[in-house]
Amino acid sequence: MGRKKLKLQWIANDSTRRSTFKKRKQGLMKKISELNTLCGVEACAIVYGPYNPQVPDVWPSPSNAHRVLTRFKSLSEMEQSKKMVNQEAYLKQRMVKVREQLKKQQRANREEEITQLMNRALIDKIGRILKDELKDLAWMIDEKMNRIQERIDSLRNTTESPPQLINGTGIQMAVEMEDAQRQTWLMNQI
Amino acid sequence: MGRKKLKLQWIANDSTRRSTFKKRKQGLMKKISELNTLCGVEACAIVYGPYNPQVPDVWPSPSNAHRVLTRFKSLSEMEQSKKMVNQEAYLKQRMVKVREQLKKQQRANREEEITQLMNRALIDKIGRILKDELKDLAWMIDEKMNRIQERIDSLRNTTESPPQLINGTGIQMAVEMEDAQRQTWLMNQI
DNA sequence: GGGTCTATATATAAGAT
DNA sequence: TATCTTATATATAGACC
Repeated sequence: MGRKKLKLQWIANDSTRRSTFKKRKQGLMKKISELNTLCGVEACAIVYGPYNPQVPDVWPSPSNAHRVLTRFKSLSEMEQSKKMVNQEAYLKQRMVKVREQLKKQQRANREEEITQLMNRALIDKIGRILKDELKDLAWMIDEKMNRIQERIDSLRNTTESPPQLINGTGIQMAVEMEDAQRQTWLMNQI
Repeated sequence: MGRKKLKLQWIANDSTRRSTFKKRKQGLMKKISELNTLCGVEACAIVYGPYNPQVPDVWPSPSNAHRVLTRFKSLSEMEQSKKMVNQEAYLKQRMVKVREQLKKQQRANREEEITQLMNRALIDKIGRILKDELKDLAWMIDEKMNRIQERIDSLRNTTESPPQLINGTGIQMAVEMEDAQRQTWLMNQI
């Protein structure tokens, strides 16, 4: 189960074999754990690794495995084992519960985090956008004002009616825009 | 791994549990076989089924397993404890991993959510903010207009007919949006 | 119950970092 | 080398017989 189909034979490459061993051992232990939890069954696995051939990896636990082993040799002490299994199952179930609780908690936290992060990011972004946009607006206003000023100045020297001023400016656009329009415009700005 | 995600807990339904047990035991044995083949490692699994609690299923073979188990037993408890995977530690480790994975997942989700929420909230908020800002702008414009008005007034004292000024401009529109009365007044004044 | 058949969930081989 | 990521191969839950 991987990028390629692996031939079922001894893996010659050392590092590859090590890696595969590690991964598969972990998967195996998980499987045993699951079998134990799902079916309430006693089980153990003993694996002699390539590193230290004298000390095997064992699951579920040394004593547990030892017990299973003993039982394998002399079929007895059924009741005690059953109790132990129940204990284990109980422990695992508790873990599951804790895990679920954690999930819930984190989900709640996440909402909070989202809000906070959003507020911050939002403010930053708005700050920048407004700064730029208002800068432009201010500039435009100044421009318009200057032109108006010029007109006023020229008025001093003549009695003729001044022509219409200032049409289709950015300010006009910004101010005239409907909310929906502005939002669309903002979207492009962002 | 099936049609639905199975919760990691004791399967209450009897037939379902039996079925699952059977399938999983088979899979487990296969896994051990593969580990043995691929990594040239000695390993065995012992599973006490729910049917005959006295006779466990064993792999590779009872005798083979017996050898492995005997070897296991010969080790001192101290040595075993060192390398063995104790159940609690294993579960804790898994918890941590699950937690981390969860975090990762949530981080990814959050980014997505943030993006989506931000796009919407950002636009809304900016819309509102910009609206406020424009209100301020209008005020500033108004101020400037007042100053201009003063000049125009003084100009009117020295000329016959005050010329029309600033008609249909963006600035006017801006002011208009804020206060229609002011516009009328301004028009009249000018 | 015990086999057979998919749609999905998982495990994991290679590759990327 | 260890770890993380991704594309695939496997395992298996639920449905059906």
